[in-house]
Amino acid sequence: MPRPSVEAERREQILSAACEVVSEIGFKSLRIADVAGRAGTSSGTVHYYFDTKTALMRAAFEWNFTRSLERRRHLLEEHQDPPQRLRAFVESYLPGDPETVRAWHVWAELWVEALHDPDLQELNEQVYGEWRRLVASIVRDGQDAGLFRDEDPVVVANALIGMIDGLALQVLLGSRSMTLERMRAVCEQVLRSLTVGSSAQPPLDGRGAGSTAATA
Amino acid sequence: MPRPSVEAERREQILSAACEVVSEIGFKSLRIADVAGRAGTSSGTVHYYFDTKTALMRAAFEWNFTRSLERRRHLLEEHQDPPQRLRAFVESYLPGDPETVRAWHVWAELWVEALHDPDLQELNEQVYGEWRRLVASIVRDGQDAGLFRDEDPVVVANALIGMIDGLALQVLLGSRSMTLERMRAVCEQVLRSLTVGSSAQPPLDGRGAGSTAATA
DNA sequence: CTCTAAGTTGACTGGCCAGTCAGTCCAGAA
DNA sequence: TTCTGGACTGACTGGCCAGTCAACTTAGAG
Repeated sequence: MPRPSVEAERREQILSAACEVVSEIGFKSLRIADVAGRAGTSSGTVHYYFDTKTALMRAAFEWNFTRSLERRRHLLEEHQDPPQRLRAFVESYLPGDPETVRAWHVWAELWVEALHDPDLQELNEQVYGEWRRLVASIVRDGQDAGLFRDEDPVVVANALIGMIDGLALQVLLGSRSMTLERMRAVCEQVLRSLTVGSSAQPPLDGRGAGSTAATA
Repeated sequence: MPRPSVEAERREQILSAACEVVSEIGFKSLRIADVAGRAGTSSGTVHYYFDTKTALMRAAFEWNFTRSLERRRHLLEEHQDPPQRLRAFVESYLPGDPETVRAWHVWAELWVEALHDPDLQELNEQVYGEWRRLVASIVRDGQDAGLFRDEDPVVVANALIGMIDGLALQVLLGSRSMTLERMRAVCEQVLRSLTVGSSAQPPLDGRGAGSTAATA
């Protein structure tokens, strides 16, 4: 056998490049040649590893997801305390640093592609399920430890994740009404309201410090 | 002067067709000929009214929005009571009937297009701002009437709208974890927790409604 | 009736790009 | 050293489609 296989490495290069390009110009405008250029290779090579553009994109979406999970694995070790753990996860999803922004862009493109593609819907289902299960289990742990209010964890997870998705989208769109800072404030407010006996914002008194931030 | 102008009518036909096609196959796959066919006219006519595909899409996005507003205007008259009004609005945004689903599809396409198009970002900003202002004012009215808990209305509006966007997306994607019914349930849970003295969940005790609102 | 111009048509073109392919390169096996 | 086959290249092609355009239709003005 000839050269040692460079397949894994090359695939990774290409997928990474594909995500960058998608994030920058969108799936619609993406040309194979762009990806090749970004990956420092030729369009022929891209086709050597991925039969069709569709296959490439599907792989890129998957790669984007596993990558996101990996980048967050350490959070589970760093934070044992459920409230801290949840907060750390939510914080890590705020579209702040370039890498997270890029991942969100790719994610958004996946959503819209998936609206007309059952395969991608399945991918979304897996990913979303995983994320939802994680959040729900953290909530459950927190409740068992008496640290979170006793709402239905699945409802809480759904509501929280939905909110993050919706807010992130607006932040990514450069909304003046929903900036990164404001998103963070809203998330913190919500997280605070989840915890038992959190000081800042007695549920009944209205305009606490928490809300203000978001307001701004 | 020749024939009476049919411009307004024809434009409307085309925009409506464009929204239908976008909803069905997505912006990326949309061909001018598809729109023309759907509108019962020719591709030449589409170009007669809209110089470029981009111009057509921008107009379609705008049309989709004003249309959504119009379809909801009656809700303001039908419901004076803030909690009812808010509930009616939220209910009307659930992706249930085909028309609402179509509007959501178009909206999702706009989002992703806008990620790479400042003009569309501006459009999103206007629309999102309008919707956010409406929700916040309903919340404020409800608080003045002593019917809603005294959270910052802007935070509540942002959290609620973000949540609706994120959940709707999952419903549109045909998620098994997030069906229309489950979305409705989550929304109702959140709305309930917003109101003062709603039975279900006493505010200060762990399972309080107050916090839930935001929580969810 | 004639003239005018808005409105409409669909064949056509020019550019773009996914995917193909014939050929090159090269690491290691024999 | 030769041979093998995986890896890689980039010119090329075939199909697609936005946008153009020359020709036509029609409704009202004069």
